[in-house]
Amino acid sequence: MIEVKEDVVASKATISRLPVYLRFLRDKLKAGDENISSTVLADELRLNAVQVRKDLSLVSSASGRPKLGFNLRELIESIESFLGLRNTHDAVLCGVGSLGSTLLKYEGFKNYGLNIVAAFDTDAGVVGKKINGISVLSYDALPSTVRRLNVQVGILTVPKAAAQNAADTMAKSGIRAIWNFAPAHLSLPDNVVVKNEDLAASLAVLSKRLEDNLRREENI
Amino acid sequence: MIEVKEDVVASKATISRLPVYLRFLRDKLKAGDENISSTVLADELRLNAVQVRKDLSLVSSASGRPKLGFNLRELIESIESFLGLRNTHDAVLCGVGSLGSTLLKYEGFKNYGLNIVAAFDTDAGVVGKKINGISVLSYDALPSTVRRLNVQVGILTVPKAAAQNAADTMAKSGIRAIWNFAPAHLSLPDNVVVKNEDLAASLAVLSKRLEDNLRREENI
DNA sequence: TAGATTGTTAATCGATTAACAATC
DNA sequence: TAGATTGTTAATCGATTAACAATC
Repeated sequence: MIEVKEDVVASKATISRLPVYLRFLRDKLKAGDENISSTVLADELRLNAVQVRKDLSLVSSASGRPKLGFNLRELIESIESFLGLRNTHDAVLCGVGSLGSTLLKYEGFKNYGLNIVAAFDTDAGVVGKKINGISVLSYDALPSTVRRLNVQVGILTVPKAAAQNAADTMAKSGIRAIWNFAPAHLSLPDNVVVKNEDLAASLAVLSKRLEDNLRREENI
Repeated sequence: MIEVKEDVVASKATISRLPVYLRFLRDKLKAGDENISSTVLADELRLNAVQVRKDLSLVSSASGRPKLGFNLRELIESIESFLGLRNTHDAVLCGVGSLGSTLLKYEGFKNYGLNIVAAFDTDAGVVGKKINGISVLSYDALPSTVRRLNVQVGILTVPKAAAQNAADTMAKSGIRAIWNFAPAHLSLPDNVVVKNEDLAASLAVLSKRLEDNLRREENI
């Protein structure tokens, strides 16, 4: 039995590395491996081995064994539990445009405990349709649906101009976590967790790193 | 004339905040404002005001003025220049599935200096089509096209199983920066910059924060 | 002038890395 | 046994925040 360290406070940096480990470990397990060493894990992911060991020891009571490394199954289970991926979260999606439809079709979320139960839009053209088995309902029905089903996670894929409004509606209806794909800054009460999926920001970071790389080479 | 501080080394943390500032500042400019103070900026984005001032002073030679704050236009221009957003990067997109198509349709990248010149896929069903004015070519034509047009940025939206292969092809063809939307870990030479757009990782972080929030409330 | 704001220095905080004994 | 690997302690590095004089 794996002991879960749920009350441990992991740093933001650690938490953002855990899903990366998780995917890698799942791949290794699929490939038939039974164990993995922190050194191999670190090398492949271009991280520091001590850092990896610290991260792992933080979330897992399963200790690694010299020469062998860590047991894959134990490690995977520990990370999943720690991140709360073993509890399924019901979610609604608001904004069934191009991106919203893509997310509705994506099957990968199930591996991470996300279960989209309904989608909403203001456009009568899509309301009433089903995408990947998920009904698209009228935006007006969002509050009642969220309350009735006690949904806690909202995925926001509306246009920028509609984002704050939709987020407010979600928050008022009882949504406690918003995954924001709209390129807009949201103001929300502190009890609502927001994760911005900011493509533009991400692109800017990539762009900066590319420029720096190119400049560095010129100077050599 | 705005002096650009291109050789300054900004921390990763700073670089990831800059695009957030940028979007906020652009919104403020659109709303008709001329100046903004670091205190207001910090309050709205829930950051520390000193941190904001440090970030801004790092990238902009335009100094703020007591009582007034910073000039919006100067600030925006400085951040854009610093991040390299004023140089346009040509890009190719590989994998014209649901997500790939969505990205091809997205107009917002132009604000961040990204210009998608061609898309590629192995599926004869989409090859030859145009999406948002961008031609979808056969995957086989990727290397020659990238070389001919001297494209440096690649957007990867293929299925997981095809990701490493496509990334290798991109790298061999001269691509210097890969924006990876495939849920896969890529191994690439050091001279290729990779930015992973890992939805699963992001979801895991959101999930963890939600769980922690709920648990905290229970314990009160 | 009074008060808001900037910009800088010093202190604190947190995360990463180096060193190394313990273990299989 | 020899060597790979773990896990922990201490040192380093980097980022954030507190304090405050200078400025408009």
